Amino acid sequence: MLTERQLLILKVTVDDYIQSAQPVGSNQLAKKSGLSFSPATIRNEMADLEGMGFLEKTHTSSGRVPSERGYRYYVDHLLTPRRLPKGDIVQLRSIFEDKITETEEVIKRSAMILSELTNYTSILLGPDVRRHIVKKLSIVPLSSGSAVAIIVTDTGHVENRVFPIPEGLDPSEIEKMVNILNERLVGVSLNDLHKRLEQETLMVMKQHMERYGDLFSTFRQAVILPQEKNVYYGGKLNILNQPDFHDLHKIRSLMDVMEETEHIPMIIPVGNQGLHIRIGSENALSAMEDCSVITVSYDIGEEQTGSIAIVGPKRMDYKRIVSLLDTLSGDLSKELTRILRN
Amino acid sequence: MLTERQLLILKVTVDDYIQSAQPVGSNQLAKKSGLSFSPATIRNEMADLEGMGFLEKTHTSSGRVPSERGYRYYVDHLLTPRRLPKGDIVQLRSIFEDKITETEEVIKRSAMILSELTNYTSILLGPDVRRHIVKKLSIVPLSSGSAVAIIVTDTGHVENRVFPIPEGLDPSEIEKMVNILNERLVGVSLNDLHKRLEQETLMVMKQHMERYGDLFSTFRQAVILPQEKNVYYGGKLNILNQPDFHDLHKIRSLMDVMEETEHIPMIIPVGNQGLHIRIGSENALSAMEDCSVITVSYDIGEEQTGSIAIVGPKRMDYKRIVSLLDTLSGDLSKELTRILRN
DNA sequence: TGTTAGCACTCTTATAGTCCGAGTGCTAAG
DNA sequence: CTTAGCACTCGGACTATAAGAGTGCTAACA
Repeated sequence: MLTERQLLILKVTVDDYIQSAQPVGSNQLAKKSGLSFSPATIRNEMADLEGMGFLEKTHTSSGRVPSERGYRYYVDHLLTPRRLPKGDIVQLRSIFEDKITETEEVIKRSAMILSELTNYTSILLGPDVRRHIVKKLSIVPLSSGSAVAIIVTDTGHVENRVFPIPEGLDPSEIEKMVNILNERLVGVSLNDLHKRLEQETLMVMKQHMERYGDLFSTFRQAVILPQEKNVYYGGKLNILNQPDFHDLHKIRSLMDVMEETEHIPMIIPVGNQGLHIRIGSENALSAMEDCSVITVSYDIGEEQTGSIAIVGPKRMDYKRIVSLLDTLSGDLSKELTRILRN
Repeated sequence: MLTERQLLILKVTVDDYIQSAQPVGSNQLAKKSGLSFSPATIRNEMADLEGMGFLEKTHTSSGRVPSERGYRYYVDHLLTPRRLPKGDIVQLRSIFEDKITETEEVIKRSAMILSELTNYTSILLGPDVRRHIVKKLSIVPLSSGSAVAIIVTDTGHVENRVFPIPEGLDPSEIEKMVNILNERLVGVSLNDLHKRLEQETLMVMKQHMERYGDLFSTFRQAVILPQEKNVYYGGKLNILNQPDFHDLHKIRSLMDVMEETEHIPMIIPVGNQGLHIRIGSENALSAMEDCSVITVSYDIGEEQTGSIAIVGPKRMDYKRIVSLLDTLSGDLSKELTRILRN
């Protein structure tokens, strides 16, 4: 229902606004972009586009600014993914240039590079730790009353927690218990670990090995996963560079929301495969109503996935970010899967 | 050389400005604080104080604002440490209310509570990890080509790192090596670990145990301490609440500087015992020239120390912060020493 | 001699008025 | 259907003015 020319003008308008952050007027547009219509024509079309809700005016006689609907249409129909410039590719590849063997390290670097490349804030979610598989459990006594519990998973992730142990327990007893734990719990996912520990405790208790039972249950308490938050940020402060944000209050609440890992699932819908764009009020959190968020998932082996999110102003460089995320998501998947398999 | 009355007026002026963030004038001051002099007298004294460099005017006919020298004098001579209000004490104590067994956890909580209590940013330095003593080393193979190295220290701190291992190494070989490592390196400080490992590698090589030598040296590379940064922040965003900071650029560079662990030694002079106050340009970093930083050290056992820093505007509530830090430093020392000793 | 009232002066802040430029919508001509 | 022309609107920059808070100085007072 939009004419060819309207599409063109919408696209050019959005592009221009994304680039300049200034409301775009008909004259300006006629000159800058090589459009072959007169300003008057453009004016008419813009009025129509405004009527349809794709553009807005900031005041009666101002130039036009894309509405959320405008951005949405732009993103859905007008986005011609561009080839990444060489420089960008080089930088992205630099993430992997030192052969890093740790998943977390790679993700951290990705977050950093991504924020540098975009000047927006990046949020990366690593693989869900709860699905990691226990590779080895151990307990290292620290003193007569405490020990540290260590869980190593198949990905090389290490969880550790100090916990109290009954006074006067012999080291050899602990060793025995660790053996039991390993015998029975290696291969279990962290998610199931707690449940399984409960079963094992009961089992042990039934066999009248009370002392172990105690140890089992304090150990169990220690390994309740502290809501593992493997979230990595890049460029948290980049919001401060965006001319779109000047209200310190809004900035504050936006930063607050992002910092709080509790809110992450609202920012990055979990389980969503592929690339998604949320514009302004499409975001679940009201603190982000002036932002756009682009998310994409990536794979780690066959089973696990992570997510990448870029948070920026609605006036975000969608084209560039989409290309960037597409590429990075692919690269990350490849690299992390390689690391996992070795 | 300052008269009694000048001292009083200086103190009241600084107090008032700290509280109101507004330049304070003679009339205002005469009314609000129960001073028994007329505004004219106060005016004269203020003029003198300005002459001596303790006060400043923001413009020719404005009220007075403390100069850095004024703050310095106030802090050095006019600070009458106040008893903490009950509410504050209750909140401080809440740090320790659940019996937490982990040093890091306690410090984290302290950072949080402290920033809530002050509305400034808190930076806490934990004990220097490099002085921790190795309690146990272990290596857990993840796949044919990689393993994770784990170092547990006497404080329950766990360092871990994934590193590549020579293909086709038998698990039992690894076990042997771990035994050697533990035999020789338990009791060494993390700081010395690297050096010692080098010696051991040579030793092993000399005995023609080449395979181990390889493993030793990759292991050694893995445990190069990644500049251990046990720094904990509270209220990083609190700067945004301070009316003193409005320039987004300055805010940005301030936050940048604080975030960068590299700069921490410039913010918190290491090795300094006791409480220190740095006002404005007394700070080493130019990004902090509008801030005051109050630091205090605390003990962890007999050997180790940590630091607490509060970063706020020069117009900081020195009295309150000093009391708060005094108390917290004492409490932390007691509690952490207890945890360490068990 | 130290203190204070009085007063002229200064400077900031808020408000209102003016002007310019960029932009629009509409009409009429091409 | 397109475009030139034109009247109109509005924000931003600039100026002027008034009010308010504060100062410094002088002179009177205790």
